[in-house]
Amino acid sequence: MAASTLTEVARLAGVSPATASRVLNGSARIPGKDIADRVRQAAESLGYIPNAQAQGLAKSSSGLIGLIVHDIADPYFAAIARGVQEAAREQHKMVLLATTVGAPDSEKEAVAAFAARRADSIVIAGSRTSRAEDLEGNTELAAELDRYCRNGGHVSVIGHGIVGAAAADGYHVVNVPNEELAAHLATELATSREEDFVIVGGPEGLFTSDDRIRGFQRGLASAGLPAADVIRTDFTRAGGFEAGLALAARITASQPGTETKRLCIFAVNDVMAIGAAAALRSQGLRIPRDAAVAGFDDIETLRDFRPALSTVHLPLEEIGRQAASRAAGPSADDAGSPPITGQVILRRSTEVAHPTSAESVA
Amino acid sequence: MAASTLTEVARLAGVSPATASRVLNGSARIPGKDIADRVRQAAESLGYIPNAQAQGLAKSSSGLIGLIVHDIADPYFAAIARGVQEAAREQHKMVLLATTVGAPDSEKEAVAAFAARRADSIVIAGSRTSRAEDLEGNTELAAELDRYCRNGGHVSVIGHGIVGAAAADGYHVVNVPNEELAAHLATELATSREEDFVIVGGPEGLFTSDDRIRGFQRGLASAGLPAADVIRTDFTRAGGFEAGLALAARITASQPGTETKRLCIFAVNDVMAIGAAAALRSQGLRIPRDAAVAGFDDIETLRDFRPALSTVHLPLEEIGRQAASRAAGPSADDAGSPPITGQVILRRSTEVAHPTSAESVA
DNA sequence: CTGAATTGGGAAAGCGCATTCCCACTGCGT
DNA sequence: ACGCAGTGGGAATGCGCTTTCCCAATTCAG
Repeated sequence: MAASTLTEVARLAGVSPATASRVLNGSARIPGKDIADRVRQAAESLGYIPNAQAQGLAKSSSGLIGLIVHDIADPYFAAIARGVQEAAREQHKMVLLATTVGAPDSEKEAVAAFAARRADSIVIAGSRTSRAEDLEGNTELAAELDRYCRNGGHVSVIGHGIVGAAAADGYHVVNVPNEELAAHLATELATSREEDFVIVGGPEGLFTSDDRIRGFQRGLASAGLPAADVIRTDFTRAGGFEAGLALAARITASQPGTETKRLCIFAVNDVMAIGAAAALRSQGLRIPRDAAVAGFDDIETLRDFRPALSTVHLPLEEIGRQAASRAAGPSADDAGSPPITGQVILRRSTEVAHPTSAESVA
Repeated sequence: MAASTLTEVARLAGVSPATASRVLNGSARIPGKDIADRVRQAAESLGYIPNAQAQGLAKSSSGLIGLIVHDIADPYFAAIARGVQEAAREQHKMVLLATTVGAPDSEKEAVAAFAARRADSIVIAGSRTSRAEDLEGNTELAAELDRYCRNGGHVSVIGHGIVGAAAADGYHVVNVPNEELAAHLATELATSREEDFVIVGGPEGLFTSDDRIRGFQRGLASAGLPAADVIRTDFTRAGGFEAGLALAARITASQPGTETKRLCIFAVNDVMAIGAAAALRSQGLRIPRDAAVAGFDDIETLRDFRPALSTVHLPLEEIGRQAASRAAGPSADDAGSPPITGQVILRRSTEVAHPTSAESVA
């Protein structure tokens, strides 16, 4: 027994398919009360479930919203996904998920798949890149998106526009003030301290990473401090760990008596910061005693990470929600949603050393 | 300019739509090489993207696999989602996401929505419940699933079958040996210790929770120990925290000199364990010195949680993958995938007190 | 060299629904 | 009492694609 169709319902109710369609879906014309009840009852007794594919085909819209992330199990993306999901629920749409590992060509594929399914809108999360090796991929991705937009699709990308994407309408960017926030973090961290700053960043060309690095340096500069060293590594926990190992070596090497300043490590995202912290700990170093560490994003995982990590809070869920609704809304109040703002949060990981022993006496 | 259609491609290539369809999709009949090339080229130049809705309508299958979780940002579900996503990619399908907060009626809705979209299969994660207040919802959910299955859908639920679901074919359960593993954990923990055991469980009726509680008690019993107290609370971090607070009070109360055994707390999942640990810490208690804590699941978050939490490792990703492919496969080798197994992992949180001071001397 | 078995392409009938027309029927005004 | 706008339902068309069926052109056996 295949799923029952509208026609069957209509027949059972003794009306035409047209009428049945009108009562079961919000049509402009609402049939008479009595007949409507008959149809509804027939539908109920048949356990009728409208075929969304057919509906979509007929009205060319699918009630689908596509979400592209690097990795759904990454807390950063998971939080955004939650927001998108919420927005989708409000719009009575469903979320179609695609995970790419950040590879533009795989993102392009995802866009094509979404386009094939006639997704009403697409949300792309995950940092954009301007690396040379991604150039071709980016171009293709941009082309695919452009075509999607021209066919009436809506795209909203989180953080930074796609390189080479024309400013088609239906194309939105949810801006995240990475640079400003990083600058702010730097100035906060620079206050009344004497530390050497080091930045643990992602590969060159990753916008999110680059923006945060630039901002942080600017913050330091405005505080009258010299630019920080930058270690380039993977934009992952593993990358952070690796950098952390290198830094640990540097710290222990300079330890002996010499009056070196404490190291303050800024990792451009929280998972990297966690990795770095883990590396330091694995080398017997303690935070914040032997080094300060700060991250960025304020992912949920941080809640139970010790020492409590200083970071920049980003309303991840809200970002996801906004991306999803910005793309969906009939461009409703283009400035309808407030711009994304973050917040520097200083926690224990960057506290100044306890004024114990020597210092407190001195 | 709307997306180009198969017909347009066919016209441009000078063939019939039928032929175009045959070459652009894996049909049984493959047209001649020359003609195929013409078609492919036409498709390429037009940037043709097949309309998946129409395809689905025509062959009544959608290339969609529905995933139902409580909360996509929960690391437990996120890990499963990753597995499902991977399996989906292998099957060249896309994942449709639905988050319910564990409410059966909202799960029912999700199933209906998936059915409407003619999802090829549905994966349901998240503990089943047998609570009285969910009875009605469960029945409806079961009915909905049953209908979905009868219409050719495939369902696989993780952990424990839906209450009241008929054993329709197309209905699979990925079994997780919760009870056995919990028992195993208990015996491991019971070895050469003198501790009071306490179980922090979810609300009564949650199968996952109940199974683990039962298993743990059985393990204790087989080790000749008395049954542990059970604290019922929410199946969340907050629930764990609350219970942790209560336990902290109990510990500090009995602290003074009295020769009380150390408390060993088994939380039925990791997030609850984390909550409990956080609560203890907030009260100035230290793990494992003042109490031992163990969880279940081995979620990724644990990697960076200190003290390292003892737990039972579950191959979450594999579980998700298996659920997705079990449902998809043409029942291929019904025993094709190996049963899920877990592994007790003892870490620092349940170590016996350091044989320092008193004890080592004595 | 002819008839039968293939082969390869096209025509056409849906898949399940939305929607535009179109028609029969009311109720109103003058 | 007649015509008119207005109302409520049905017939038919099309969304874009798959697939069965059919027919012309080959090919091969006898």
